[in-house]
Amino acid sequence: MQITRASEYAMLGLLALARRPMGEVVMLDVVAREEDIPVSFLGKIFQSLARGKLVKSSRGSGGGFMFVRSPETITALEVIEAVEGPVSLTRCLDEDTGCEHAGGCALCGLFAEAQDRVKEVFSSATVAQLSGRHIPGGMVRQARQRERIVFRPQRTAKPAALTEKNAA
Amino acid sequence: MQITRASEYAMLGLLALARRPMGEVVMLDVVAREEDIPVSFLGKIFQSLARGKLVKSSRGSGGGFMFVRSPETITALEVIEAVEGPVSLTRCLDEDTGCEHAGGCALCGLFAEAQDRVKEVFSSATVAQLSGRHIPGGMVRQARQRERIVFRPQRTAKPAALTEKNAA
DNA sequence: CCGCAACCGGACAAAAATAGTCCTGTTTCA
DNA sequence: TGAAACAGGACTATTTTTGTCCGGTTGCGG
Repeated sequence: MQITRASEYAMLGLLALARRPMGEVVMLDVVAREEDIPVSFLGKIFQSLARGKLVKSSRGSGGGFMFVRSPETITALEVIEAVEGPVSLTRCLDEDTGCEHAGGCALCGLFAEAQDRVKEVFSSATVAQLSGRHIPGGMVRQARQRERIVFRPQRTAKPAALTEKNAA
Repeated sequence: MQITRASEYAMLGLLALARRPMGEVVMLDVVAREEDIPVSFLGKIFQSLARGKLVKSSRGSGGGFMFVRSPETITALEVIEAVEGPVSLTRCLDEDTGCEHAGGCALCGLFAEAQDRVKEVFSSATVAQLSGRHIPGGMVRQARQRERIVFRPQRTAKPAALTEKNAA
């Protein structure tokens, strides 16, 4: 079960789509800018998502990507598996090779259990849910530039005063 | 949370140790042969385990490795972390870098939850428990050579005859 | 006190996976 | 027809994994 940048970008990209009204077509480079992802890499990733029938693409001017299904029905697990293929926490659990110490490998059972738990977690979260709680990185960066938000105020000598101020 | 061969070998090595009476000193190359692991690689791995105070080494002739603590008190999580360092399922959860989309990244929470589940599983299994259920790969291989066990008899045209012969 | 047995630890290296880039299509709209 | 946008394969750079090698160092035994 490897969670690479590709999976992460896939999720972020879909969150960007989900922030928009259902059915809206969004161009790759808009999503890429919004989430601060290299556009050519995101292109590859969305190809996988399209092959996985999570989104569909339209070409030509006015083209882009949109959801095939409602983001409420798309789980994080589906997204990850669309991008990474059938995932396994270890080689032991790989569908093709299987466990090499087969016969009586106690580790496989343990790994399998761990993997099941991970899958449980990822299949219980939908794109729509996550989208609700997400503030895209691009927006944060822009806000930081505009407003000069002070991050980590506790690093200063008198944090109490600052937090008081913030609370007020 | 990356589970590489190194972690796998570490576990297998400790299972080999745990099969012996507590306090017995075992040489690297014995363990390596028993579990079919490259001895020089296993050497590196056991160095990590020694640094992590899970085993201790003695040098010179008659030297080798032994447990510092009882294998009943050593969890799989400890073994993995001794070998891989403080592990994180994704870069998001990495202690140094942290989440780059910080501010309002919904993914971090999800990933953190998954990671916690994995840690739960791995910290609930001890080396001693696993050792009880484990048949080392080396032994299986030797048995295969000695007895000519037929694997996957269903691939042949008349498997019944063959299996009958073996059963008799 | 000498020498060998066994681990120590750093440097090195090959192979695989990751994280992209780039370029040539192909489709579609205006 | 031409520009806009994705498709997809080839290519590349970096990092991680999976080891190997070799000169120490330590300690037991003779």
